[in-house]
Amino acid sequence: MGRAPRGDEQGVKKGPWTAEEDKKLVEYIEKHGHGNWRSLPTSAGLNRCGKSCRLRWTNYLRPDIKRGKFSEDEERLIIHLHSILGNKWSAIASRLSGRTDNEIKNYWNTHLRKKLLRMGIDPVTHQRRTDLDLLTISFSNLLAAALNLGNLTTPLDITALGLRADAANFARLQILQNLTINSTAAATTPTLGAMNSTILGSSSLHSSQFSDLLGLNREIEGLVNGALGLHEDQIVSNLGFSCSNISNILSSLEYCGVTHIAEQEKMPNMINTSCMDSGTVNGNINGGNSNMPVFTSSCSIPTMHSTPPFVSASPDQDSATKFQVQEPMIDSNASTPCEAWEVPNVLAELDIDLGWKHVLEQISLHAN
DNA sequence: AATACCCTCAACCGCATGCTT
DNA sequence: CAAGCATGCGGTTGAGGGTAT
Repeated sequence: MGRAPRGDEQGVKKGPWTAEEDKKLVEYIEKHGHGNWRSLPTSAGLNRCGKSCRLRWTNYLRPDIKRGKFSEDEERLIIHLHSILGNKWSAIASRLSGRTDNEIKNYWNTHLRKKLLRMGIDPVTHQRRTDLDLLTISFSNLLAAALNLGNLTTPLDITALGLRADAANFARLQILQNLTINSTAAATTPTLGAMNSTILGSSSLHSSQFSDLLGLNREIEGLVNGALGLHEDQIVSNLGFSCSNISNILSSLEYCGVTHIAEQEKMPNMINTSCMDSGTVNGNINGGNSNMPVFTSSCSIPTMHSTPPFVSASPDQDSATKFQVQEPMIDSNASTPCEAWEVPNVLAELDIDLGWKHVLEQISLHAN
């Protein structure tokens, strides 16, 4: 164990390097090698400490440094190595030619960490995130946001909902209900234009609210993806709709200068009795509150391939389309689309999709 | 156009490690 | 063996650029 580090050298420059300093450092090292870093600054005529020179050289000026974006292979390798080595950035860097530990560390913290979170993977343990408490918090927040938007008035103990994905869809459903509650322009077919018309009718929406919801939605996706044990290229993602399309919708809203007509009565509660049961299923999950609509076991969620065809292409959506899908379990004889959602316990099934198509169809139907 | 906010990443800081004296 | 020294490492910071309001 060495002694404690000295105090900072007196009067040495700190902060960003200038081109002239870089030139001096490169020329000196090319000619003499770096040798003793402590004495290098004096020899090279630099008013820097040796440590600063070493960092500048190893992280930026070294000729063998590879610059530019990380490739997908590099990303995969970093994630793999991190799962084995943890935050041993120098060890990871030694296995990626041309990349520095600092660069990898930064890339991890700014990109890969978030990417894993979106996939429902804990970036520390590299295990799937299945923390129901977190999920509960997310749902609670989501529902609180829905409450703020509109007409949900009954508190919900989401913990009691054993079916997480059902709960996720319920939350989304409720939000969409509120999005469309004021709609006067609805279409019979769920085209993007129709949805634009529907959602644009809302007088109570602000982009900041959308932003909040999208953030929460992302959280939920990560957690649900983790809970379902999906692989990276099987990510169930609604971002294709929720981000890009809502962004588009918001843009359209700006562009069209839509006028709002508040006519709440025109939009019946879309969570109707064909799809919901008042607290009779799942062990009286809402504590016997008869006002609280609850998903029943026969009213599960749409399947993967029911993702709306009008969803615009996005990386996330591309990921979703890679998902190996099964045949839809849609009952063509069902009297309502809602009744056709005959999917058993969603957590027991990987054929789970948090897509929005049926929700959107319901909106269109009820808006008519 | 101005301001606020967010994100990225180069650079810094403090501590650990290993070699030398 | 202990102190001194050089270097490595990982966490953190903050300037600057981009985007949103």
